[in-house]
Amino acid sequence: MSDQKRLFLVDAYALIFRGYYAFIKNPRINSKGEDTSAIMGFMNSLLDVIKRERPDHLAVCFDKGGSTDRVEMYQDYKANRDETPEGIKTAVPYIYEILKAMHIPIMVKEGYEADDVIGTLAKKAEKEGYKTFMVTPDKDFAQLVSDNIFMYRPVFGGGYETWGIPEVQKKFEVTDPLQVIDYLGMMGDASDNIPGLPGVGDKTAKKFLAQFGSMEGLLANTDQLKGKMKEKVEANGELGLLSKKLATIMLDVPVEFNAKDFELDHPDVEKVKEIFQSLEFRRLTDNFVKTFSTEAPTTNNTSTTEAKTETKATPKAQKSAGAGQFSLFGGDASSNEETVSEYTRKTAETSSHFYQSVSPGMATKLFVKNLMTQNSVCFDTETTGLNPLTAELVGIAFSWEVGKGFYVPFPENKDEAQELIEELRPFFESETIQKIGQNLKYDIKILAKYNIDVKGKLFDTMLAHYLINPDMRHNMDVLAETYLNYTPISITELIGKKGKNQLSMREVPLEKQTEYAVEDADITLQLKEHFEKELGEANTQQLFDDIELPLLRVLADMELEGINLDKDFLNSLSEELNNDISNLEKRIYNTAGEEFNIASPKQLGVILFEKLKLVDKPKKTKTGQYSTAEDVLSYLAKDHQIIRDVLDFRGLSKLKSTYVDALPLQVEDSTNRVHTDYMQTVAATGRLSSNNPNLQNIPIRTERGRQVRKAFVPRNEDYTLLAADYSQIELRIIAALSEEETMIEAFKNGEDIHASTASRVFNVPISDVSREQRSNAKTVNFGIIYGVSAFGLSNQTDLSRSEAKELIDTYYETYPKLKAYMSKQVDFARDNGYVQTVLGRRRYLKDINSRNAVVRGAAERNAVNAPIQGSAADIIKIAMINIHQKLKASDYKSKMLLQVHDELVFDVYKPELDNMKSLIKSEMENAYKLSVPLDVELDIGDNWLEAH
DNA sequence: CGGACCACCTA
DNA sequence: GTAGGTGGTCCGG
Repeated sequence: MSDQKRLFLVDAYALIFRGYYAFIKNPRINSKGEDTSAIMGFMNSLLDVIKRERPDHLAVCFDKGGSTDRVEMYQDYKANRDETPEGIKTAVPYIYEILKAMHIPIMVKEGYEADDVIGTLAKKAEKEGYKTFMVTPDKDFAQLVSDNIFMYRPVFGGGYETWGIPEVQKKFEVTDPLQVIDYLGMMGDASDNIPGLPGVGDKTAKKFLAQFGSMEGLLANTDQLKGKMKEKVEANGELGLLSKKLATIMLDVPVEFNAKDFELDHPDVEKVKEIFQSLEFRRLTDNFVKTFSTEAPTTNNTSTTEAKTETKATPKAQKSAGAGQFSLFGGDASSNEETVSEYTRKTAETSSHFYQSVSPGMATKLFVKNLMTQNSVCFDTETTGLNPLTAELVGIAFSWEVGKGFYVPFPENKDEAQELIEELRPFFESETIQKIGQNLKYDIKILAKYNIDVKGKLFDTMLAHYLINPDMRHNMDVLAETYLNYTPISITELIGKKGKNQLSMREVPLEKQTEYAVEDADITLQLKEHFEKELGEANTQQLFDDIELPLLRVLADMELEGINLDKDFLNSLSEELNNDISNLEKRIYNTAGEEFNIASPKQLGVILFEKLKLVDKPKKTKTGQYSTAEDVLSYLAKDHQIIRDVLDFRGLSKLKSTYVDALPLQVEDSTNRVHTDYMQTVAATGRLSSNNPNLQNIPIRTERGRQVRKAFVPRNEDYTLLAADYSQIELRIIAALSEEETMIEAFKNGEDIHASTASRVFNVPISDVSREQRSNAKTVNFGIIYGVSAFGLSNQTDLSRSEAKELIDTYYETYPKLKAYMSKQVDFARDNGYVQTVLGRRRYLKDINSRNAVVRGAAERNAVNAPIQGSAADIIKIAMINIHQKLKASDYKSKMLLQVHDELVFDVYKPELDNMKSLIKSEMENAYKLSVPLDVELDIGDNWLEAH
């Protein structure tokens, strides 16, 4: 290790951009609606560098006002760049503030780019005997690398690589780092808008450098080139030289290197903490405090003589050598504790893990005994697949202490597996031990197949996070990385990519199963501790305890129950459709004069608009194709049979492929029923979603489509299907929340709400409302819920834009409180960054104060819609929980099968029909008390179509 | 074979 | 204009 002084120069914007885009799919939004991705990304990198390297000299360099020299040279310099994203612009002042509080010098020079500042400083520092590390992902810096100047480059997936001369020689295939300038000049750089030589990319540039050594060398020897390349290079010599100049980092910026100014001082920890907390950086705050208030380790990781690629040291790397050295229980546990703390002290941010598998027999009995003494345990089942109806248990992991856990492997033999689970039954069925898990619905369904009923209080980390931040994704890997800064073993690492050669969990060696499974339980336990507090802060504990957790068990039951499907009926429907589709096909091919793929919008567009020229100026999609969307085509339908045929073809094909043919394939062999999977954590408003198959979008609007519903039938002839629908629930909610008396009265009097609205806005007696007036009123009523615009309304009706606008204005005059309510929601969102439902379910709207009117408009519509849609979701969830509870309590044979947002479908045992009718209607209508009565319509039938 | 894009099904 | 899911084509690794 050299004791030479080291200077770190951080390329601020490059790291800010990198941080911002790293979170782009999953931006960090705090409760004030601020996008803090860029700040967090940058601070993570900076702290990481400081922690790893403990530099004694450091500065952060910013651009200011761009490079005036380069713009003089080349007008278009960086002209291609998209405007800086808002999330980055707002981040910069915060970062300045944080850097000041950290006592880190900031280097900016008006009219120079950070590259130039860093380059100049690096060269000056080199003269004074420093080793300089340029912290940047930008490969342009490679031109500055020397014996004493290195690139310190973050790599994707974590960690850094150091580029010295050998690395640069290898990466760019050059002998001297200065040739990187020639390389960039030849190849160009789209993001900096350096033009480069036309037709020259990475490969050709490297070839030229090997052959001619430099741009000038190339231009002087173009006679050695041939063909098109010769012409192009000769014609663009000037451009090449200019590009080279643009790519050259300037070394004459008027900045001084005074070592004293760059010394890394101790930060104002309190100040930084304060800023971090105001930004709601919980983990970063901890991390920061840990880094700066403990004794810093003295080792330096970077070898300054030989550059090496480093990989990020995850806590995993620090695992104990083997679980065997620790025994399961009793006194030994304390020695574990000692080891842990000893270890923790040594490395500050790592934690060691004690994961152990439990052998059959006595060890298992002892383990269960210990398990039963706990108050709260996290568990995670490992199975042979993702379908709970067919998957078998491979093992169960348990953890009740951070960093520690046990794995109980399951035998393949079914009887033996059942014997083992019986030993664990007292735990799962204990009312007093809390069970923690990630996506417990899955584990509960698996255990139900082993006849285990999971009882007691639950805590599902996925559900908790859904309430804390509904817009994010909630899988464990994301949560672990976000909240624990931890990357779990990936499942593909264990069993391979899906498809060919994928292993079953059963085939994974026991040690690996243990590591993986217990890690999941351990992480979930840690996440629980994290989320527990946040639920309280978001005021959403009650929603968690009283709605989402109980609902999880309801959904598990519904999914296990499945629904009966008449396959034969669908098969005959498929034949009919086949016939009709091929007839349409023939007619279309005939008119088109050739055969083509009608299902390909690309091919269809060419036929309709180029060959048949049905329109003068065809509409294009954003990707430049002809648009053949439904609304475009139906416009032409009245004039062209082929258009009508195409639309029919599409409708029927969709029907056939998505429903008629797909549904029978989804029937589960073991139960002969269809089992959908309800997703409880995907819809940002609080609704459920359904997949595999989606039973929430079975056709109903067209005669042809709704036939599919005939295929959903009762369990057997002793049963009947019952569908219970909330009538106009969303309109009732908006009427109640806005306290709009006219509308409330209409609902109280049981009026036809759309006719009532029409009567008022068109000023005619309710008995004289025409069909068209009612229809337009209905459209506006729905439009209100979605956040209307005159544009949208006129698109959906026969009204012109101005007529639509007038209708909306009259509507607001008729229902003034409704309008006031909508503005109130938007204002609330602006002030608080979120809106909420009747039960306090929040939706955060980060764009509500955006300067971009389109973006802001969308957020404003969300502010109106989310509380309405979400409250309706809350209400039906309450009804489901209560109904489920009553069905269970009285041991009814009737079962709740499906939920379709405002409708519940039941398999009703005929002798229970009267009881069911009143129970369901009453529970649904009384699920939540509003100033508007809720109304539920019931229908029964021998299939889902009849029950409607 | 996975992802982007289009089209179309529901409340 | 809100909220979802699925299937088809097409393109690129």
